[in-house]
This record gives sequence, structure tokens and C-alpha cells, in this order.
Amino acid sequence: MPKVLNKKSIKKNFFSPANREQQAGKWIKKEKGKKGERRTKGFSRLRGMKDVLFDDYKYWDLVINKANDLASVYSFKKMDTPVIENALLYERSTGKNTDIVTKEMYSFIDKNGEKIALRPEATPGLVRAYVEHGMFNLPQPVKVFWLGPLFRHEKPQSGRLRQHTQFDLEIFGEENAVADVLLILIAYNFFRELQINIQVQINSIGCKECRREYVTKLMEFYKERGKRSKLCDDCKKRLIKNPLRLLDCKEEKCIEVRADAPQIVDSLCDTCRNHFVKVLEYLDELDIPYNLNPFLVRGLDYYTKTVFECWPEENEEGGLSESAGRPSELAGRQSSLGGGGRYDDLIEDMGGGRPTPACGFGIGLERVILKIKEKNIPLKKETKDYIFLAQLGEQARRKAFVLFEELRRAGFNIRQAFTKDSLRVQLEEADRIGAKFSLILGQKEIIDETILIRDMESGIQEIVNYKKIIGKIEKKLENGKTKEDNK
RNA sequence: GUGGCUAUAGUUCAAUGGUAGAACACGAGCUUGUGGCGCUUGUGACGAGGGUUCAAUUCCCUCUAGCCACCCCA
Repeated sequence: MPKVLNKKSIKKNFFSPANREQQAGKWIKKEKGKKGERRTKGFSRLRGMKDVLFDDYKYWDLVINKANDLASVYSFKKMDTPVIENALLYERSTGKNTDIVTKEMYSFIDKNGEKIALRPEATPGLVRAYVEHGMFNLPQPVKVFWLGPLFRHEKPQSGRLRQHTQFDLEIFGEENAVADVLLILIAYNFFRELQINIQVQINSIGCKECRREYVTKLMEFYKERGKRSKLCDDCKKRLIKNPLRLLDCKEEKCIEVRADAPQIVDSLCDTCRNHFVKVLEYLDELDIPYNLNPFLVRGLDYYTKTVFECWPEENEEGGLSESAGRPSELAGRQSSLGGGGRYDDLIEDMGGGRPTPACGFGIGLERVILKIKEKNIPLKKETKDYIFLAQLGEQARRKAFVLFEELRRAGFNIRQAFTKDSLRVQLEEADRIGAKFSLILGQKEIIDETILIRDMESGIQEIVNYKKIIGKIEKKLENGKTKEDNK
């Protein structure tokens, strides 16, 4: 005969020494650990990674919707590529000697012995897909919209995460300067419509040919008497490895030296100069504020001709940048919100077959959200009116469940808290979400075949026939609207 | 990767060489059928490890994490 367990014996069993031992890990001692580990027993977020919680998601919705809207208005088509790729892809496109590839890329050997990488930037993967799927057979240009996570092993700071999200647009197969302008326009609109003031920093670094000439000139300039000794250690290395980056240095002494350096704009070949002039003319026409920045050189190998970045407008409040006595062109450099440029040779170099000029840009969404928060930009409130359905007692709860479905199907924006028993708690919830009306269904109403409608603002309640509830609510909501309109 | 600052409830902040308080938030109640205000009450923290000390949350060191500047990038 199986032993029948009464309440006492269950309790006794449950707390028996053996059972207690089994449970020991769970509750005898509170686990102590790091802040993030308190509840997770040793697992906390990886450095530089971030959880997006409910309250933050409203910002993400705002920003993602804006990106979606703009991309579709300008006829960009959304696509996605894998998060991991062969590491060689980035070495060959982004550049073997760039910081992104050498210092920051998450790369590892997978089980097949292949070197793979978490994507550190978007363009190479999209270019790979363009080539791999023969998109050069589509009507050109191919305009691509992408949004997703990127990974770089950096030392984290606010606005610098090891996983961040970018909104990215690429135009494949178009050499016209109008393409460059279109991208800048979209980026500009994106920020402006989110009420973030930015300034477009723009430069042209020429094509292979004229850049080679310029670099020679630049080297000659730096070789002149005693200039090299004035440079910082990094720049001494740059002189050999990547002279263009000399322009980019923020050391005061290097800035002094470079002041008289030849400017790349003066060395552009006719094609490149005409292209750049056209870009600038269009920007003037469109009234997009830009700053011609001869020192803007981007850290990726594939750029040609136009390069640009979007810097936040400083000095609105509490801007420290000027007071430090630094040249104003440096302000905001460290927190660029977006950037991009033209890469006319990349697709062909990656196996595209024929010359395929292209350009693209990316915007860092975490930084955008940070700016939105920083500036307290008000989010649009939900305009639709909520109705809350409260119930009291088991019988009413059952009926309310059914009613809820009915009202939902009828298109009302209805909410509930059926797990709660007390009416007070339910009305609190209704208040918290800002419900316009609460419907209250209890024992009394069920007997009378009625239901209560409570106006949450005035507290005025009305008893109505249960069967006529839908019409009643419709009327109430409409009344509310006409009142609003008359205001 | 380099340098600096910081680390106390869920959040924002206190105090203290003798193991910690508040506000807000959250839960329960005041009201067994009524939210916003109020009152009562409860849960909840010294990032980790080591050292000095009779005694460390407090002083020192290391680690970890966050922030700031740089490098670089979005």
C-alpha cells in the first residue's frame, strides 16, 4: 500500500535533513558575488556588452523606425548577412593593417580550423553578398539598407561598446556624385528628424593615382629639416606605414607641423576634383551644413574620393572642448555619430569582375540614443486610448476573460490584470498605464447583467447594460475625441 | 592597448576603524468592491580576493566592472 501523505508528512519530508542537503546550494546560504552576479551565480554580462531593458526600448523603436522610414522613402532595400564571416574578408577589405582588423576584431579558429571573425563592420559583408549573389546583374545601382550588431574588442566607455548597432546604407554600382550626396542627405535627415544637431565633416582623399602623388608630396614635406623630430612617436611610425594618417593626429606638436602641409584637395586629379566639387555644390544647393575638413582621413583602407563623418554639434551646454584650448575642428572627433564614404575599387578587388563604383555610410545607434537621452528629446506619447478591464471574484474573472477577447477583436486597445484579485491593485495598474476608462465587472454586475464604466480622470462611474457595452465604449471614446478637437 | 577617477538596497545618495540610514521604486495593510493624496509596515546593499588591526564597509594592495582622457572608431 502506498503511503498516503498528509500535509504534516509532506512538510516533514520536505524539511528532512536529506532534502535540506539537496537544497543546500539553493537557499541555505545567500550567494555572494559581484553586483551582476548576485542572482546569476557567477554569470554576469561580458565587458562592453549591454542589455536593452524595457524602458530603453522606446528609444530603440524610435530610432529603428526612423531608419526604416528613411531607407524605404529613398528606395533602399533591406538585407542581412551573417554575423560571422571568414576573417580574411575583413583583412582584405577593411585592411590588414587597420586598427579594426589588427587590434579590435574578434577572430578565432573554429572547429574546422578556419579563421573566422565576428563582423567588425558592415560594408565588407554586404559587398561579399553583392558579389556572391551576382547582384551586378540587377539594375544598377543596387541600394542596400542594413541594420544590425557589430563587434569590436575595445576598451569600453559610454558610447563605446564591444557590441554596438549600426544603421547602414550602401549604393553599389553608381559613380555619380549624386550617390554620395544622397547618402549624406539621408544621414543628415536622420539626425535632424531625431532633433540631433550635427555637422557634416567632409573631405576627398582622391583615387589610387592622385593619392599616390599626394602621399609622395606629403612625405617630401615631412622630410624637410627637423620636422620628423617634432612628431609624436605614433606619427613617426605613420610616416612609414600610413602617411595619410599623419593628418589625423591630435598631438599639439603634430598639429603645428602639419599646419603648412600640402592639402590633398590641391593634388586631386581632374576626375576626383570634379567629383568632389559636384558633391559640395549639391550640398550647398540642399542647404546641408558641412565643414570642409582637409584632415579627415578615415581608418579603413578601401575609401576613395569622398569621405565624411557626422559630428555632434558642440557647445550647446557645458561643452568643454573649446576651453581646453584645442582647435575647434577636434571637438566631437571622439564621438562621431556616423561616417562613410566612397569605395570605387573595393567591389572589383573583392572579385566583382568589372569596375563597380560604390559608396556607403553607417550610423551608431547607441550613440544616437545617448544623444537623445542627453538632450531630453521628448518621445511621442501613445495617442490611442487605453481601456482597462477589471474583475472581481472568480465568476466575474471568467466572464471578463471572454469579454476581453471580444473587445480586443472589436479593435479596442484593452488591457487587464487577471492575475490580480483586489480591485484596488487593478485600478492602480489602470492608472499606471494611463487608461482612459476602466470597465469593472463583479458579482453584482453579473447578477444584474450590467457592467461599470469608470472614467479614470473624473472618477465618474456609469452602470450600463452588459450587452450594450461595445456601443457604449465607442460613444465614450468618440465624445472624448470631439472634446479634444474643440479645445 | 595606455593613463586617471570611482564602486554602499532595484535607482539616486548618506554616515561610520566597532557590520549601515534616507528618498524614490517594489510588496502588504489602512479600504473583505474603487487608482491618483496620505498613513502604517515589509523586502532589500557595503563589487571580489588578500593585507594591516583586538576589530575593516571605512586604511593599503591586487583583481573585476563602470566612467573620463588618449589610441581608434560608430
